[in-house]
Amino acid sequence: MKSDVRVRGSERALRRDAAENRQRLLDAAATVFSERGLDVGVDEIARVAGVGIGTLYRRFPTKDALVSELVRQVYDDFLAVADEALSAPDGEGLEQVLYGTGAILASNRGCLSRMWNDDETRILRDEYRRILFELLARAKQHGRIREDAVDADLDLIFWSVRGVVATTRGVTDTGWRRTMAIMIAGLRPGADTLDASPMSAQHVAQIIDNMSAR
Amino acid sequence: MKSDVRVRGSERALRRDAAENRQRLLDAAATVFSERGLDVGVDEIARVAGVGIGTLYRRFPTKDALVSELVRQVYDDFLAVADEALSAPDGEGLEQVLYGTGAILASNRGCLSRMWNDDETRILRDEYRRILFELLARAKQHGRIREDAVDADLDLIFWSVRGVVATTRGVTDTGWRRTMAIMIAGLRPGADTLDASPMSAQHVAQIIDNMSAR
DNA sequence: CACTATGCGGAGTGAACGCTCCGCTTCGTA
DNA sequence: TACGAAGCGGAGCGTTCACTCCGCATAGTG
Repeated sequence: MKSDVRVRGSERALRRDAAENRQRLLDAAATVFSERGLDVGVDEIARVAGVGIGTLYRRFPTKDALVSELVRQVYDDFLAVADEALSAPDGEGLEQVLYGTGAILASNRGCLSRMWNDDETRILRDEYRRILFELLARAKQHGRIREDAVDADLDLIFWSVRGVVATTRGVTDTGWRRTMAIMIAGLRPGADTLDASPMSAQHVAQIIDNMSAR
Repeated sequence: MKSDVRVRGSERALRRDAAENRQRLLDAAATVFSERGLDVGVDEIARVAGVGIGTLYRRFPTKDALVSELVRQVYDDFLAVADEALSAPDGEGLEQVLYGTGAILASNRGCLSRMWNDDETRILRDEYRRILFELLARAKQHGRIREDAVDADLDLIFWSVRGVVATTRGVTDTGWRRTMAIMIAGLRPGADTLDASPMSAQHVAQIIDNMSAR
């Protein structure tokens, strides 16, 4: 019986050693990019994985394709967290998913700057955001979040936390949690309205489209 | 009488044409880096300034030195805003300086990622932060900010806003203001405490030290 | 005006890096 | 075990980019 290790089911099955090497490359890339940023050269990734450069390029046609695969995995994780949060009671799912994705961001520091835009990633991201916005609506219904909060405010939280994670990289993990706590506190129902108008949905869409434009 | 155009007073006076070219280089760098990021090549800066590459390198020994000078100017602006805010009444100076520096960040998008660490910049930055923390204390005294807010939370605001500015670059200016409003709202006196502990001063110091380590 | 220190331009250099190519090796099958 | 398809390593290519070098130009003085 033929082994069934496939690359996302779309291509021919890889030989056993090739499949192993592919995984070692992904692991090495996740580690190295996390620790030292996306600017590390591909030869370093190959070295850490214990394979040649040629092997890397047979499995991933470009460096971008390798990063893209890592980003896709991050969105997979996001989506798992979001699905889980859908069953939280009392509108608490929003906070659950925000802290959950924050933790994922914090442990994937290297992939922060370029959140890819290929078809597959786009689908995952759209689904993740759909759930996020649903959870925001529920949180509002339960009075945990102020009525004048909008979907785009969640994107702001994401970009803010991402900025803090990138800055505090390798020194502390408390930074992003504190940021998250402050921003959630700022979105709690309160007497006075916020001092600034939210981003329009069009602007957000444009920003996300630019996200992997280099 | 000899012209007195000097480079921060420390070196011999430049010839008039050289001083002009130096300023054109700084202006060009500010524009180009703002619009297209720090990855733009030095030859592009020289082209926009209307001078040769050699001229650029006679005035600034490395590309980093050029960026560093821009960053220094940004801190100059920060300090001016902070000084101004010191005379605001009723503990409102903090919000004034936060929105002020946010606006400066937003109009200097290119210098966001690497906030330099040479001696001169360090002095400006320390002075700016000293004032910022003084204004936080006053804001607390006037009951505008919660008692359990700490100095490090202001650094978090800065890094968050910087992340949002970098992400929304060129699309909208409302993003960072909304972020600022949400975070300030989160730091208003409130019933329940924040869900996360603040960063330690040591961690903050370490992060700032790493800031231009590349 | 003449003279020199200062400044200028831009071709060229070296290093870094993404990526290719090809001779050799290994897996998996029959 | 024998064989071919698949995989492997890494030298080397082309490009990009920060930076240098040097022959020519010009400002500013006496």
